[in-house]
Amino acid sequence: MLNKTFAPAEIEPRLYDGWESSGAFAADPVSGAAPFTIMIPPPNVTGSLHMGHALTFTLQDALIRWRRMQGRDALWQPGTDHAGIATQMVVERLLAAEGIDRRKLGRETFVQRVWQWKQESGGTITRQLRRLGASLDWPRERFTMDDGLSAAVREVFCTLFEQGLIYRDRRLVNWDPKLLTAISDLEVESREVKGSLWHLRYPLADGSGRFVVVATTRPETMLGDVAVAVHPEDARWRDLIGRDVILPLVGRRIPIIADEYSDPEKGSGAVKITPAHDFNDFEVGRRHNLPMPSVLDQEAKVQLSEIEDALAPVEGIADPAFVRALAGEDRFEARRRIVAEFDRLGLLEKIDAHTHQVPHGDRSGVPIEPRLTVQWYCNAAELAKPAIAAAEQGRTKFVPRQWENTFFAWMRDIQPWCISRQLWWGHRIPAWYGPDGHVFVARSAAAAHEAARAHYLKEVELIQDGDVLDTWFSSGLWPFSTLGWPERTAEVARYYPGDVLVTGFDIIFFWVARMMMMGLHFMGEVPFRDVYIHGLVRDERGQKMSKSKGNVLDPLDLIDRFGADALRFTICALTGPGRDIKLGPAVVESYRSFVTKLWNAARFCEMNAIAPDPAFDPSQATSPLCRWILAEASEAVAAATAALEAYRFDEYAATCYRFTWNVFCDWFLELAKPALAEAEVKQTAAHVLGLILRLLHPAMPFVTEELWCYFGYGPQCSLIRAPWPAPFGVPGADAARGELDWVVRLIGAVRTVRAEMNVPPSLPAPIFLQDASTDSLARGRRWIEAISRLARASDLAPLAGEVPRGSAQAVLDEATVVLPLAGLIDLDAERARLERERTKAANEAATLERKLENQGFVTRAAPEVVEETRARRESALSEVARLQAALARIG
RNA sequence: GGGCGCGUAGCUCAGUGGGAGAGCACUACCUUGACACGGUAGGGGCCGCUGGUUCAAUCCCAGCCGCGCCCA
Repeated sequence: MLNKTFAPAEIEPRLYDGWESSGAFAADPVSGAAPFTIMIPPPNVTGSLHMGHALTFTLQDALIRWRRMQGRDALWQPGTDHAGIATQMVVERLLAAEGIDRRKLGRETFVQRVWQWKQESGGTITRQLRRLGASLDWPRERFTMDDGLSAAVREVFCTLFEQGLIYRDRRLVNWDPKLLTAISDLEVESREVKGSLWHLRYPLADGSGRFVVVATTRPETMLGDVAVAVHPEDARWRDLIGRDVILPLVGRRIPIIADEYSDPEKGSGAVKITPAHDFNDFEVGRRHNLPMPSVLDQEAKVQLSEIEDALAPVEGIADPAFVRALAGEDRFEARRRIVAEFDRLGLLEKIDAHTHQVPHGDRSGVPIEPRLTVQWYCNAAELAKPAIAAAEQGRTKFVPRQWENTFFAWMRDIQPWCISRQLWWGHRIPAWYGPDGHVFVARSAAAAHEAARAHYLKEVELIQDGDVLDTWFSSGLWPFSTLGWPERTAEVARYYPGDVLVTGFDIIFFWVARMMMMGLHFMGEVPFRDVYIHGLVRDERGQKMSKSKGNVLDPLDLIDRFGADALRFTICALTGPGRDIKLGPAVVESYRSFVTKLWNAARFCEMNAIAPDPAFDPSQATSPLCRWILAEASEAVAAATAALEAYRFDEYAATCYRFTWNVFCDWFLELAKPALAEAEVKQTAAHVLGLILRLLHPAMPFVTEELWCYFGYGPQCSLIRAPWPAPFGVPGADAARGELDWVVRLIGAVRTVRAEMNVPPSLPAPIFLQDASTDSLARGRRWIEAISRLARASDLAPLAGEVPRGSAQAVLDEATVVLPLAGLIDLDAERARLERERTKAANEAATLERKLENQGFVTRAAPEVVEETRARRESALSEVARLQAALARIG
């Protein structure tokens, strides 16, 4: 006997182990079945399961389980990402707790420590994924730093280098002065900062005493100014173009140039140009061939090495001693002192409060410093072209479609991708330098040495580039590197391209775009056919979850409290297209009721000795009840399947929920209760329960698998690979539906009247049918038992003679349902109730009448719509007539 | 400023060119032998606003208001 309530914690680990150990999650490359592939978006190896993971992996697992049941050779490829900066930071923090600095440890030892950390703690998220029920093919688990994946990275880097698509360049890069590395555009987030706009006076060099006033948000960079730019059309400054100003503090002469970058509407209309510390100024510097001295070092402290020679004292304007004293100062302290010095010299015109967007490192949280360095770049614009074309041609489809706009917008304006990072943890760039700085890019050190010998015609010492690659560089190869590429494995041939990539919109640029570029370039084909983009998980109030707000929900806690099935079903039920989902414990708790309902329905079946019968053939069912529930079940199968095909997880969940609860439990089991002794009803119940278990398995794998085995639908842990049901034909389905629909409506009508008239449920009353057709009366006779049980009827009979005084009445098609309840009901209340009903019907009839009187409608609307409207009018009118008659009888 | 999306019952959200829906919440009644994580019944909506197209608009179009996100 099943327990009174379902206890998820007791069965989840057992079933998961059962699946995993039996190889139920495994893909089978030699099978004849069509493959179905989902590449997991590899979570950071430092990560632990959060609600965003729970969302994305529940959806992926639902898809993979569904396709597996459909007989596809399903591969859900697991793995984790080495997450360069994040992981390096984690280990550095651990070392710091021991009082150790990474630099003291040395690179090799440090990297060993990271690997050690990965061995010990890197498996957290993969263990947690098991709690969720995720059916990943674990023996195939990969890590982006594995040997094979590292070989893929080297192969790709070298090939792109040979093709001229990877190159070194000296240009401005987003520099993180805390992490001391370059980062890509995407790792920069702008934050609104309340700052100031300082208006500084730069005196003309002619000694005239005139000033040019420049407005700046970053006065500390003025040490590296090389020009002042004004708009060529700006009348205020036109006469000064070509003349020089003295750069205050520094004493250097710098020109006033004309450049359209200067916006006459902003500030004073004159801007200082610091090419080494501002992206726009860099472009201006290039256009005008200006020098580009850097005045901030890697930690964003003042450095003077590139301007020292130009320091010159100018009375009342520049004092080299002041500038020299700034050396080594932090940028913000330098700012403070420089502003103070301008003020002291009378060169500070004014300070305006100014709110502006300041770029910050998304990991470090500190303001990014544009910095002039040599880095490795990937020509993303070139690689993007085939990716754009593939999306345009629909070879990869975005679901929901609108996300392709986001993809296109970024891809069509893509910037050179800085791929080098000044970190120790990651894929070391396969480039070696000779004594003269000549670079040798090669797949191995040996190959580099060989190339060097050929170049120098002698043995030389080579030094490998110290940098590592952006983590997303290796992530971009994930759809094929995990399958063994560059080896030509059976897996590469079979599982590339994948069928669908499931991820959040925030990762379209970072990852989807890179996989598209790399996949097309190296595999000649898109990496996936569909990209399903889901929303974000928010708290009940729609707030983003964040540690600082304290509104973070832990999926493992929800699983502990309500079970993995409840959490998973909730996620499916809430996942509509293109919407964020709002999730709190209350909604998970309420969906747990559905898990319990299923459990109890199964328990009831068990009590009635319902057991699967493989010999049962639904097409041979004879009774209306069985035909009806089978037809409903077939419809649910079709709807659930269509919903999954369309990635409509909400509709899939709703279909299963409604069929299970509102059709199977509320009506079929209730109607079947006394008939459960009949073989056909038992068989049908078992058959439909089996369908329900299969339909729900992708969303609720544990409870369904438990019941499946318990009832003996199959051996232990076999539901996971049981065939997905297909819609099926049921003979006489329409007639069965007509009959059951009538029964349900009759019971509903009687219940409504009784409830509204406050008839005690414990008190049975007879039901009379007035003016009922012979069909209706026959139905009533056939269903007398169920009607008396569910509608508390003591009898059901045609009305002979007059309606008894003090009866309640309701209209059902051609018949009037009469409940003789003399003395039990308040006739005034009954009259009011009937009048309300009549008014409703009469309003309906009048609305339809007006419509039909409209010549435009009758002549121009579709004939079937007009016909339907006529039929509805007739039915409304006849209901009015019956209600009128009922009222007349009450008097 | 540009782009995308959203505004439907108290809440969360489906939906469709022709009869406004679900879940939860709420109210009343019911401890009936699967289930009180239950059953039965019920109340509740100018479908954001204003125009336009149409025989017909919650749905299509335009504008406006409000909210969110992304990019400058």
